[in-house]
Amino acid sequence: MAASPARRRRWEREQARLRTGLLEEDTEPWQKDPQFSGLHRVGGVDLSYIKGDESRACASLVVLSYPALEVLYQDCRMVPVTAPYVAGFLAFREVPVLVEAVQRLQQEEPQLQPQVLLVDGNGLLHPRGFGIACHLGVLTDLPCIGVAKNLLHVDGLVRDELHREQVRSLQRSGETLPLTGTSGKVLGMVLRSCSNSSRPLYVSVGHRVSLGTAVRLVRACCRFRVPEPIRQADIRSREYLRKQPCAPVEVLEAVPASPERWVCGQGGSAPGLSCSNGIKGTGRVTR
DNA sequence: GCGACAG
DNA sequence: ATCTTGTCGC
Repeated sequence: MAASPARRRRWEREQARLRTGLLEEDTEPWQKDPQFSGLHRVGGVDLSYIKGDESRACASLVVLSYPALEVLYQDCRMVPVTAPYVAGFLAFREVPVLVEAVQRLQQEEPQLQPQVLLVDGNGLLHPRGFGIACHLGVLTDLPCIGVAKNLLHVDGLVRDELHREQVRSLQRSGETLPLTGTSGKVLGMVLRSCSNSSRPLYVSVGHRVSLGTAVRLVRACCRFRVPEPIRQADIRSREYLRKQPCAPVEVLEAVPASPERWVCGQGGSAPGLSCSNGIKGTGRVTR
């Protein structure tokens, strides 16, 4: 894709502002949101892929402390990939191995269970209102938040010039913009997560978290543009691939999938997190 | 009709 | 997601 003159100008302007020190690290107490006083562990997941390899990937699950954002747990391993990537069907490609990772954590270090999970991709901001963050949330019964770095075109939302202009209007970190589809529903929020990057994040409800809480929590986890849990998971999986590109796929120990795991609503929401999302399809599942 | 469209 | 070089700045 050829860089448009306009985009290049914006980039140069951003660089210039960086050089002159107009954009500085956030100094605001982004981790001190009183709403999250009961929050101690935030999880993040990510998969890294190898260029010409459609059958393997490196999956990682990390758990960070809050508000210190230090890595308490990490699980990084080669996993088999069965489905291709198709926009709108990401969950079918990544969720299976992520569920197994969460189950391993629950088995081996239950005390490190995250109170909320940040997922690469969308939740409600999805053609069928059920993106990977919803999918993973329901299967693990963990509160999940969808964090995408690009806009998925859905319900009339497109990354056209108008959208780019709206994104440009987000000047300071923490500023948001609702993503309202043609249907009139607010499907997510555009979030400028840090002052150093003009590229936003697309936050949406995954499971058992309200949109407002999701946005504040994501921002509370941002040292850089990508929230630390996802960033740490990303760093670990690509570093693993860099060092051991030929690592064999691990034989996955079949954790018995007891139906109880799929029955949600037995635990409350994470301490300090409001859990009302009022969204059909991602609420509690009662068999 | 064709193409855009999370990772 | 991945492929890539240098460049600028703290």
